[in-house]
Amino acid sequence: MTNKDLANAIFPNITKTIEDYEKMYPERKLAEGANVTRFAPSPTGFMHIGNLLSATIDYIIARNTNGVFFLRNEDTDTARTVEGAVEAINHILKHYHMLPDEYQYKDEIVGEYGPYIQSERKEIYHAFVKHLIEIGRAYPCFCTKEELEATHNIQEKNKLRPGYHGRYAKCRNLSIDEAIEKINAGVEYTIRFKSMGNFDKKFMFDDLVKGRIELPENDEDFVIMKSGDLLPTYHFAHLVDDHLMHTTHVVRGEEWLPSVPKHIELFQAFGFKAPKYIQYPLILKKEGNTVRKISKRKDPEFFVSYYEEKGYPYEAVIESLMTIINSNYEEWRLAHPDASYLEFTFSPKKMSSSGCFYDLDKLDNISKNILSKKTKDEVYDGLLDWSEKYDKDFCDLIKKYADYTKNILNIEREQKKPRKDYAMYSEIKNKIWYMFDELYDTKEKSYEYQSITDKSEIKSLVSEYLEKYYDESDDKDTWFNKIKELASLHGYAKEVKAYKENPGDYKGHVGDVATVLRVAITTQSMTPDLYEIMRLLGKDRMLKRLQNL
RNA sequence: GGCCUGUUGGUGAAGCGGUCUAACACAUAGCCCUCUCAAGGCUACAUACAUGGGUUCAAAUCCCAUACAGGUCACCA
Repeated sequence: MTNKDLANAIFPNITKTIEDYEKMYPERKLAEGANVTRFAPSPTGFMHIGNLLSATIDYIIARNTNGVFFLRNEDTDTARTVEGAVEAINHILKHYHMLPDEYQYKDEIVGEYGPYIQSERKEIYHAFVKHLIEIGRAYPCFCTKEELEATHNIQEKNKLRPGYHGRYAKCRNLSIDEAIEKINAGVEYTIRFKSMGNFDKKFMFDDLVKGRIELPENDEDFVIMKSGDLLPTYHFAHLVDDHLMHTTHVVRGEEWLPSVPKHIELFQAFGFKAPKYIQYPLILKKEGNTVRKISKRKDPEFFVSYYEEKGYPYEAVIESLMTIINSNYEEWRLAHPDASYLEFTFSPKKMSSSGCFYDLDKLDNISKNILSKKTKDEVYDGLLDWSEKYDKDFCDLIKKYADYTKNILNIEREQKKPRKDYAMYSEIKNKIWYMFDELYDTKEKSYEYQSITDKSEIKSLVSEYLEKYYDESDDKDTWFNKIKELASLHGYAKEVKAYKENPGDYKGHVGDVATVLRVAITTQSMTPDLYEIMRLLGKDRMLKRLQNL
């Protein structure tokens, strides 16, 4: 009996060889320097900020080099698959404008290197496993979970390095006859890789972020194919898929660094060239005085969906990630304020090698800047999209008054230094609600008058202003001069300076009067430009609001 | 415990042997501007190079230890 017999006993129906697959998936015809990246999440949970970081790096590398960015669904963990995860991933890539060049969604396959769903690649993996068995680099393992656990405990007790290696790799020494016998008898088994490495020997590995690292060789006979569903483990799927799909750069978190020796040995066993690895540092979170990995249970900002719910424009989230991704990004942005982030050239060397905290304050700042640069139409559209999903009533309202809403959003926008008063769409309603009668009339109001509190004074100021002074056709200077005039007649200083110089001569200053008008009309003591607000509301609506004071 | 990675102010970080009494951005504070706010301008702030040894004429930068933090050691990815 030979290894070939063993391979045939395990995979009697696998007829294609790895050479056949090599032919089916030939080298990509890409220009020199074009990189192939992939975003390969597993649908075992919802996308988190680290996933998005990863996808952004993948995407920018591909776009920078006119390469290929593809999406691969790593669904080999059938037990932990979460319903809706695949849809969520698709939605997020779309939301962030990172559409893959190759992907598979249900029956639709785009790209020549599919299937792009691992559970549909079983036959391919099996051909590769079969090959490994034939050349004597893989074998079936019949150990039960209990047996493995027992060895593990013994190793731990004796302070030995745990794992299935060396003399603890029991099934490694099983004869082919014995193995075939067990298989024919229907005993469950996994397939393990037969390692030739020596843990005490080191080799050099180049990570594009961390640089040259010395790692011990792998000596684990790790599982490459699981029992039961016969799907490959991550390590093996990575080998087969990234080889056949011709991935040039694997972008993944640094938690993968310790398994690099496994991957390298696997690639060597097949004589394949390993891809380049970009293993980025983790996003951490500070809690009191301790630092920990950002967590799905404790940190709402962990999930990518958080940012969409809050209504951050997608560019802002990416922008904030880019500042983490490359240290020279902010400098570049300063020089290219209006360029797309894709015009920036990503360099793994410019990536920090230490874990970082994701700064939500910074995100707010970035987002304010981005929103302030948008046109009223863009902001309106963004607000519409957001409210459609998260505030239907408000959505209907701004749809009903589309042009009016745009004008509100345009207050102090078309100027050199536009207003920056919101970072996310969810904040807007709270800042402009009083501009809509539907909200104004129904809301329980409190008027935040400031320095002038005398009710009759307030009343006479406001009604006199609206009846005698306000004219919709006034320009801004005329408008303000009239308020000064009104103030002066009532004993208030026309200029704040004059008041400050001789406070005893006046009851207050023009600012106090303006505040009275502002509060009477909007209930708020702090608003954007009052002139614009009055123009948008119009005299009639202001008078109506007055009557209800 | 083994292996690996990291450690510059509250945060992201620049720095790659002399130009570091350490840039820039965010946050914070104050002042100016101003009818309020949001901005904008100016200024300040933080006792910032984990610690200890080397190497060197010279170290945040190179080397070695220590400490601390994180990752990893599954038929999970």
